[in-house]
Amino acid sequence: MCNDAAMGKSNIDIEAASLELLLAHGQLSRRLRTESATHELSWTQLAVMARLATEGPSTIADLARAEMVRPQSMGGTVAFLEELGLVGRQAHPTDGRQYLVNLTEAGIETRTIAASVKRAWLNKAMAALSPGEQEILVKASALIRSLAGA
Amino acid sequence: MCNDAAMGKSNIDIEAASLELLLAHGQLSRRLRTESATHELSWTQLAVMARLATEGPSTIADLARAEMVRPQSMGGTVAFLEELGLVGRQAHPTDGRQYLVNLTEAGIETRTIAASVKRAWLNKAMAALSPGEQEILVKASALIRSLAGA
DNA sequence: TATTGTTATACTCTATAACTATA
DNA sequence: TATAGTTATAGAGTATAACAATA
Repeated sequence: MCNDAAMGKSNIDIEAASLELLLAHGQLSRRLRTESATHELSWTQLAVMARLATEGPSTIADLARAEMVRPQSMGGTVAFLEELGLVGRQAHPTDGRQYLVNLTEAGIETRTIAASVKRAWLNKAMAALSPGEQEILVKASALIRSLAGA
Repeated sequence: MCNDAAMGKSNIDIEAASLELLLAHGQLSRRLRTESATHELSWTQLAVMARLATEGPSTIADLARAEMVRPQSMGGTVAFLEELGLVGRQAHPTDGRQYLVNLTEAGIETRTIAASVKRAWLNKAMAALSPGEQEILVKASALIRSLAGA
C-alpha cells in the first residue's frame, strides 16, 4: 500500500519511461548525424539563431547561460556565425566589456535556418505521421524544453 | 483550397513542429551533458547495453547498423565496454571473421545501467510531471524511435 | 571480390585553465 | 575583486582511409 502504483500516484513506470526517452534521444541524435551534411548549422548554432530571432540581441554570456554551454564555447559559436555573416555584434551601450549579438539581414532570412538538411529530413519524417502523432511530438517538445530548462 | 490546412490534412504546422522538436532535442542534449559525470556510459554505450539485453548477442557490424554508427566506431565502443567488464565476446560458430558480443554478469546487473547520473536526473525530472505529461513523453519516445529507425 | 574487424588519423563540439580589459 | 570575453589546450565521440584475415 506504500508504493506509487498502489497509491495510484501514477500508472507509468518512471524508471522505464526515462530510459525509453534516453534511448530514443540517443538514437535520434545518431540518425540526425547521418542525415546531416557538412557545413550545416550545429545544434547550438541553430539554437542561438532561433533565440536571437525570438528574444532579440543578447550578450555572449547570456546566450551561454540560456543554451547551457560555457562562455568560451559560446564565444566560438558566435564567432563562427559571424564569419558566415549570420550574426553581427555591437558594443554594449553602457558596459565596455560586453557585446550585443544580433541577427543580420542574412540571418533573419528564414531560409537560412530552413535550409538545414536536418530539418528537411525531420520535416519529411514528421509529415508521414498522423495528425495525432504529430500533436504528441509537439506537446513532448514543449515538455522536454521545460524539463531541460528547469 | 489547395494548401494542407484548407484540405484539413493537418492542423499542425509541420515546419514549426519539426523546428520545435529539433530545438528541444538540442537543449536536452546540452542539459544532459551538464548533468553527466565523468566515467559515465555514453549514449551509444547505453544503447548497446540495452540492445544486448533485449536482443541477445550480436556482432559488431550488426550493432553498428542498428545504432547508426560506423563499424570502426562501434568497435571502439565494444572494446571500451569490454575493458569495463560489461560485455564479452565469443568467436562466431561458423564465421571466423565475426565475434558475438554478449553482456557479462556484471553487465546484466540492471544497476549498472541504472547507476547512470543522466538517468537519475531524468527520473527526478519526469517524476515531477503529471501522469498525463509522462504518458505524452512515453508515446513520444516510441514515435521518435520509429522515426529514427525508419 | 566482398565482408568483418582493426589501426591510424582527423574533425566537431565542448570543457578547463590562463589571460586581458573593463566595472 | 568580480565579470565579459579571448586564446590555448585537452577531451569525448565519431568519421574516413588503409589494412589484415576470412568468406
